[in-house]
Parts: sequence; C-alpha cells; structure tokens
Amino acid sequence: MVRQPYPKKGTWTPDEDQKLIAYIMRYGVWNWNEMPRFVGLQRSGKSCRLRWMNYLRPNLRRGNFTREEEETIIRLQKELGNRWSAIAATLPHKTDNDIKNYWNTRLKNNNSASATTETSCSIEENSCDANSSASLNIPTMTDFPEPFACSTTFSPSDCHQTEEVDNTYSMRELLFHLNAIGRY
DNA sequence: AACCAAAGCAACCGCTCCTAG
DNA sequence: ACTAGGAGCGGTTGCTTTGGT
Repeated sequence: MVRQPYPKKGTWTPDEDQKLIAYIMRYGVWNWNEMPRFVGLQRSGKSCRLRWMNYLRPNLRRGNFTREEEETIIRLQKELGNRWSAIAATLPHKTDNDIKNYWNTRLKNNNSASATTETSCSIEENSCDANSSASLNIPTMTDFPEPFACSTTFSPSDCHQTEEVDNTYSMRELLFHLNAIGRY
C-alpha cells in the first residue's frame, strides 16, 4: 500500500486526462486509491474519481443548461433541498458538481426568474472529426502496467472485474469524447 | 492597452455512508 | 456487532475568464 505522500493538485492536463480515460477503458474502475499508480498519475484517488465522474466519463453533456433542465433543478431543489446528487440523477447528462455550480452562480439568488434566456443546448459543440485522431498522442494499452503484475493485496479477478465490459467505449468514442470536452 | 471587479468553473476538503471482513 | 477502508456527497476555495472603465 505505497501511496504518494504528496499527490499532485490543481488543474488536470490533457495528458493526464488521456491516461485516465485510456486506462479506465481498458480495465474499468476497480479501486480509486490504487488506480493512480497503475495509470501513471501522481494524483490522489479522490482527484481521479472526481475528474472521471465530473468531466471524463461518457455521456456527459457540457455546456448550457436547457430551459427544461433549469426548471427541473429549481423544482427539485425546492422539493429535496441541496441534494445535488439526487437532482443529478434526474438529469443523466449533467453532474452534481455542474448542477451545484449552476445553482450557486445563477439560480440561487434568482430562482423565481429564469436565469438565462439563451439556453440552447449546443450539441453541435460536441461535434468532432474523429479522423483527426492520427495526430493525437493517445496512450496505447501497452503503456499501462497490468494491475496484477505488481505485488498488491488484490487478486487478478478483482482487477479485471470490469474488463471487457467497457469495451463499448471504443477508441473512436474516446477521441470523440476528448474533443467534446474541449481538450482538443 | 491596461487595469480591476465580478462571474463562472474546476477542484479540494472534510464529513458521512456503505460494505466487506 | 464492530471496525477499517473505500466511495460518495455537499460546502467551499481559488484560479481563470469575461466585461466594464
């Protein structure tokens, strides 16, 4: 159980994002505290989890909130209070952090009026040319050590409990996603 | 063009909850 | 039933961006 004594903090770099996405594509999520070592990141497990959950995982839609989403947030906040994860569960393409920020910055002091009239959802912002992948430096699977190749306290079956399951997340989708989140 | 203030957002911290042993 | 460790959540901070002067 060797942990980094001083894990790196601050804004994530594109390289770190690429490594984390590529690793999770291959092995899935098995232990946030141990994973950073195998990914080759000097981040805490918490930091990796947060980055993945809020920005890197598939199916997130960054950008403006639609009017419907905004109304849902206002209504559920009245019903549930600041239970952002519960509210986020009803908006599958948004994260609790997104919703929390949106509430605190735009709706909190103004929740009876619409915070913005321009709420068009810019799906087109997510458009990307997957053919541009050749110029990107995406880590390959061989860049990562096999988790069970190291002396650890978990078993191979533990490490690979989600292996192959995530193969629906193809390299093309990875490239699309990296573009969509504005990294490239 | 330079400066400043406000707004927005990404990330960290500390706590609670959950689960396996 | 108890404990330890991991995961998840909400509050908060601080950096970056944007708009005004």
